[in-house]
Amino acid sequence: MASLGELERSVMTLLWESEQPLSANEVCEQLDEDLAVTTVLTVLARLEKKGMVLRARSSRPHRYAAVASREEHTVEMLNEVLGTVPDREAVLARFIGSVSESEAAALRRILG
Amino acid sequence: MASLGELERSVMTLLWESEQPLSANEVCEQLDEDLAVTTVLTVLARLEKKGMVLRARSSRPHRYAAVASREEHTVEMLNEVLGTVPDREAVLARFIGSVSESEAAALRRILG
DNA sequence: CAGCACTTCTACGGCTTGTAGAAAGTTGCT
DNA sequence: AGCAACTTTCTACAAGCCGTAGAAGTGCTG
Repeated sequence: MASLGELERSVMTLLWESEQPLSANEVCEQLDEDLAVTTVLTVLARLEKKGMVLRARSSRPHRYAAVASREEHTVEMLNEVLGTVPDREAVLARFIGSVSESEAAALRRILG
Repeated sequence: MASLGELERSVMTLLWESEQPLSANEVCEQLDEDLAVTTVLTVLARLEKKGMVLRARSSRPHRYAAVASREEHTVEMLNEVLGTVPDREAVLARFIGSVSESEAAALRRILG
């Protein structure tokens, strides 16, 4: 249920790539598109409501940070997809059959 | 881009689980909800437009079949999710770290 | 050709997303 | 205190997707 629109994803990407929490203005400046700050604020508020962003309301330009890392979030998405089928393993088997040899090697390494 | 609504998913599930292609009426009957046939036809047409369903127009009740198996489709979804990040392997590493031991074993087996 | 079964067309209401102006709130300066 | 600049909230709208289905069209069968 945490699927993202295009702009939402761009904003999340900035937050994921930033060490520090960002203000709406900073997000706005760093976006490629030239958008009104209110647009960015709306998106940030929606992301907050979705539970993907945490907002520090103490400081005056509020600062926003991603709740989960990009990897964590993406793993959640993978599990969501896998949750739509009755047989996860069947899907994983097929998935593994579809990856490149080098990626398969990486997976073997990870699995120890 | 092949994300599905709730009803769309129910219909796809029927098609995936059926050996034979199904007519709109058959789909309609097999659905839990009690919907008008036209509703089902609309959904089938939309699924066809999305490229998920193939329609045989030759026979008179048209017959509908899934283009890809459920596993194939789900693998596509996984790849779509993985395509949103710059580092697939980082996500896969974390994913593997999150699965059960028995599933990890299955993955090792599959990877040979 | 008449009637039935099936399909297409059209439509509407609700929800999500991108977009932003108008209005309200906050803070710091004088 | 009062103003100016900055920031946030509220409200809104258009487009697109999805569930839903009636009305109208098409084609087979007796």
